[in-house]
Amino acid sequence: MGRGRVQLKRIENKINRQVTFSKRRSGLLKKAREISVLCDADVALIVFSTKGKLFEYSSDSCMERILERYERYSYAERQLAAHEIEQNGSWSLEHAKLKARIEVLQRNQRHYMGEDLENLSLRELQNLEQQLDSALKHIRSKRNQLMFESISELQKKDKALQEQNNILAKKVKEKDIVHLNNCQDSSSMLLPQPMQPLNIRGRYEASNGREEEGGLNAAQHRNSSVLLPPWMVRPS
Amino acid sequence: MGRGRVQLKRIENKINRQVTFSKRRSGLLKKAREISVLCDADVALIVFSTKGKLFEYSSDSCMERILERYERYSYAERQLAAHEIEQNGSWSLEHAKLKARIEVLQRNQRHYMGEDLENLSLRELQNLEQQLDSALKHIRSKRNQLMFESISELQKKDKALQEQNNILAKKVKEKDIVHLNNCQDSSSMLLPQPMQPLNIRGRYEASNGREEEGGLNAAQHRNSSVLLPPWMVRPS
DNA sequence: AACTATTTATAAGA
DNA sequence: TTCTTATAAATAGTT
Repeated sequence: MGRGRVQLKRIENKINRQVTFSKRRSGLLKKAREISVLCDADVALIVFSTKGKLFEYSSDSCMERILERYERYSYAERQLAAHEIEQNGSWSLEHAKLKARIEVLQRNQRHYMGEDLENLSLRELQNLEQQLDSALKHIRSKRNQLMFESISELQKKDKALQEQNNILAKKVKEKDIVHLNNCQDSSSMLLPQPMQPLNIRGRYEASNGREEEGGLNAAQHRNSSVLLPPWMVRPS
Repeated sequence: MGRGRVQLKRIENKINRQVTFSKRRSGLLKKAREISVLCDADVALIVFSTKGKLFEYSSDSCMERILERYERYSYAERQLAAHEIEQNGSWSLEHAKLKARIEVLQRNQRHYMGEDLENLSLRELQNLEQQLDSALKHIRSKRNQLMFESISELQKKDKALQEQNNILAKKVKEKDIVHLNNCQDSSSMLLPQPMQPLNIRGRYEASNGREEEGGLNAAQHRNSSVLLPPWMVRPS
């Protein structure tokens, strides 16, 4: 805009440069003011001349307010970033800890399953054996307890059913006598229905075929509803 | 500059205002750039749109304060922050997974140690028992293997020592005869030193007192260096 | 986003 | 610096 094209490069003529600076500076300030007013924008413009003289414009009454706005922004940003980095740090630390923990637990688990024993010392093997032996005792005791309770409940149920049966049988007999007195035919007399066994506590499921040590075998099963088998000791 | 005069007042039409903002903003930035290049000035320009979006221009390093603050608000910063937040998200997810994993492993471990059995079903107890029983078999087999190897090495050593002893004894006897021929005194004759037993493979440590099932008891220990005890079977 | 009539900015000259 | 003026550039309104 003017009487010739301008190349976008530093004006070497000092006078020219200074004049141009003066003109353009005012133009720039004017435009800054215009956009801020027309478009409701917040503008901060700072210009230093070559010699270091300051010119500035800020849409809001003072430059400080805009700068503070930025300061808030940037401070918050920095705080946020720092906090996140810190958090990441501690997280990655805890992360590593958790992973290490999982490693140990998995190793232990393999040992408890009798795997990965190659690198254990004799002492460690003995400790592991002792641990598992003790655990097995607890587990068998617990299983016996469950079975005992199951059997106990079955016996109770059985007893109740037998009593009921007796009562019913008695009643039928009485009715029968009455019936006999009323008609000649006794073949239609009612008998009590067989009763379904209870699945006690919902836990006693079919065995998976491993009963040689603490479980009930078939023979034991057959009379378990009447008497406790000799191996069955109530856990303390 | 355009098809009509502009009054220096806020443009009420929202669309117009936004379009004008866009146009003038680029013009302003261009002019800021131009003056900084042509006139060798340091310029910092900051523009906030009505909505709070930031646009900025700065010629190089001067006016550090504004530049630094704005650089923090740069697009790269925001991208970085967003990325970090995203990462935190996925981390916390994985974190939760790890924790859940640890929970499961710990529960399993307690079960393997015969603890916390209250909520297991009979079926679960049976599976656990089977698992531990099988593990115990492996462990005992491994322990026997280690002991067998230990004993075997001891026997080998023992044999070697006995042979050496025999040889030495023979030599002493020969020397003794020569010596007898040379002088009358034979009480200073040299005997071989007793040899230290080897701690084979560095693993066979003192037992901790639990040896009733697969371990070596004291009596077994006493003759284990000569014969394999009857319970010791080489694992397949 | 492109066009264009117009206004505005400004380079050169005084 | 400021004013003038020719002309380049910016842009408001339009498509």
